This record gives sequence, structure tokens and C-alpha cells, in this order.
Amino acid sequence: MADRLPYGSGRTSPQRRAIASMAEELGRAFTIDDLERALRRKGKRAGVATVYRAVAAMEESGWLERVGVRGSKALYARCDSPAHHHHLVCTSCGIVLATDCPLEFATHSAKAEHGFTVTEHDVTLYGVCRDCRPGPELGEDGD
Amino acid sequence: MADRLPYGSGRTSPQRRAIASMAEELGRAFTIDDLERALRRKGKRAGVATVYRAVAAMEESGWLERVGVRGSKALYARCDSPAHHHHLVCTSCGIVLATDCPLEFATHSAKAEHGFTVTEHDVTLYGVCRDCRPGPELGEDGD
DNA sequence: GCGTATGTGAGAATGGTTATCACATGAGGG
DNA sequence: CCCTCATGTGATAACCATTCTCACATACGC
Repeated sequence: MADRLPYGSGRTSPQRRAIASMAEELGRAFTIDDLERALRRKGKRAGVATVYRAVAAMEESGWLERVGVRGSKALYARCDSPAHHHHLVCTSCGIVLATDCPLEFATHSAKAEHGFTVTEHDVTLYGVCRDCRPGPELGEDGD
Repeated sequence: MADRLPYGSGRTSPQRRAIASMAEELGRAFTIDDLERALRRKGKRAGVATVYRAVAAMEESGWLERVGVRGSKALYARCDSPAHHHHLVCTSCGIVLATDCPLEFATHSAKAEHGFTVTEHDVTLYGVCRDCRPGPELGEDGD
């Protein structure tokens, strides 16, 4: 069901159309930089700020999802299923496979389901510990 | 107790001693900034670069571990167990609890084990997909 | 068509992190 | 002890992904 609109209630524009169609076309995880480069390669131009804004809007609408980082750049990917899930990002080709959420699945299930060999994973759970519930944010960061 | 040395084979220095002891003392997840601030509060001074280098060295030696981010800053925490595991980071107080690795555990187990209420989690598995094994890194980033 | 809320883009600003480089110092050997 | 020099320090500049600014352009409801 891809009838979800890339920009939700936002406006469309030639740039945004190009960006959305390129994100679709890439079919794998990409950085803002990848996206810009791909656009340029197709003769489409879009300022950096515009690409960042467009990607933020697409993420906001749920049409795109942040799927981790590559180096110091954020990684994004098209995301069809509205249901909660997680991602298998191939470090070789960048393909992104969706997989069910419950953390019960593990490395071997990734392998069984997708033939995907997990070599690294990053799992951190955020929440509130026993002593803090229900406390405020750790707001003493001052920045 | 900590028979593992904070700096592995590296040298020690007043600054590094202060930094390591402060990391120990904090007893919870901290950013470089937190660490610096805590040092300053104790009258110990250490340049930014020094703190970054010290933390990098401590991470290298396995004495410290990166346990995610807070905003745009990297989060670190003392890490005793050499065994592979994951972290429960309290967004309220920053306490870090270690938990066994296998992804089979889930939200409810965090709750059962630690009284920790998971409100968010970030799970991404990196590896090599069926079609790529055994391929090279996705090195076309060009920067 | 008009008006205006919204998108665009060049460039500056931000902010965490890393590199530079001159200087200081820990620690092993003599 | 003292020398040596590999290694650590720190002020500062550089880096770089991302965000902001602001003047201008344009989508789209009326």
C-alpha cells in the first residue's frame, strides 16, 4: 500500500517530486549525499537545504525512515509498511530489508528469513528505570 | 576489581588518571561534555582534545563503551563485563544496565529483570545480504 | 487571477569531533 | 640520576554533517 503520500499534507514541487522519485528509485539505504549525487547525475538540481528539508518531511510523513548511519552520515530508506519493524541494512549494497519487530528474533532468524548474515548489530533500549519512573527528562545537559 | 587497565598499553598522566577516575565515579552514561564538566567541577582541568583522546583510548581498551547518543552527542559508559552484551540506558538518570546479548529478550524481559520500562528502542542489524556475500564494503561514498 | 502560506537556495552559522603543532612529560636504559 | 624520545597535552583551527537565515519564487485554495 504505497498510497501514502511522500509529503503528507505538505506541498509538492518539482524538486520534491524529483527527490521522492529518486528515493523510490534508489531502492536501498542512502545518505543525503547519495541522494543529491543521484539527482545531479540525472540532471535534476536541488539545493542541500531543500534535500534535507524534503527528507525530513518524508520521514515525518512515514514515507521514509531513518535506518541508521554510515560513517557520520544518516542513512534513510523507503518504508512501505506502517507497522512497527526493524531493518537489515546490507553493508555491501545498501539494500534494506524489513523484519518484524519483536526483539525475540535474532541473528539466525535474519539468516533464515533473508539469507542475511548479521556481522554487527547495534541495540540500545531507551526508557525509564525502576527508580526514575515517572521522571522528567535528563535535562541538565544545558545545550 | 578492574584488572583491566583504562588505557591498555598507553601511558598514564594526571589528566588521564582524573578522567578515568571520573568516568568510574559517574557510574552512568555520560557525554564528553558531561565528563569535562564534572572534571571542572572538581577543579581538574583537561583540554577538550585530551578528553576526546582519553575517551577514545579507554574505548579502545574496552574499559569504556559507547552506548548510543543523547541528542547529537555520543554517550559512553564504564563497562566491566568483557562478554558481549547490550545496554539499557535510562533517559531520566542516565544509569546504564547491562543485559545479555541475544536479541530474543524483549521489552518485557527488561522490565522483569530490571524494572526497566522500555519506551523506545533502536535496533539495526548490519551484515551481508544473500546476494552480496562475500562482498567488499560499500565504498563508493567518495568523501 | 490573487494572496499568502509554503518551498527554494546560496551562503552563513552551528556544534560535535578531529587534526595541527609547539611544548611538556612519563618511563625505560645507561 | 639523567637522557632520550615516544607519547600525552592543550589552544586553536579545521572539518563536516546538518540547520538556520532571508530574500525570492511558487503551489493552490478562494
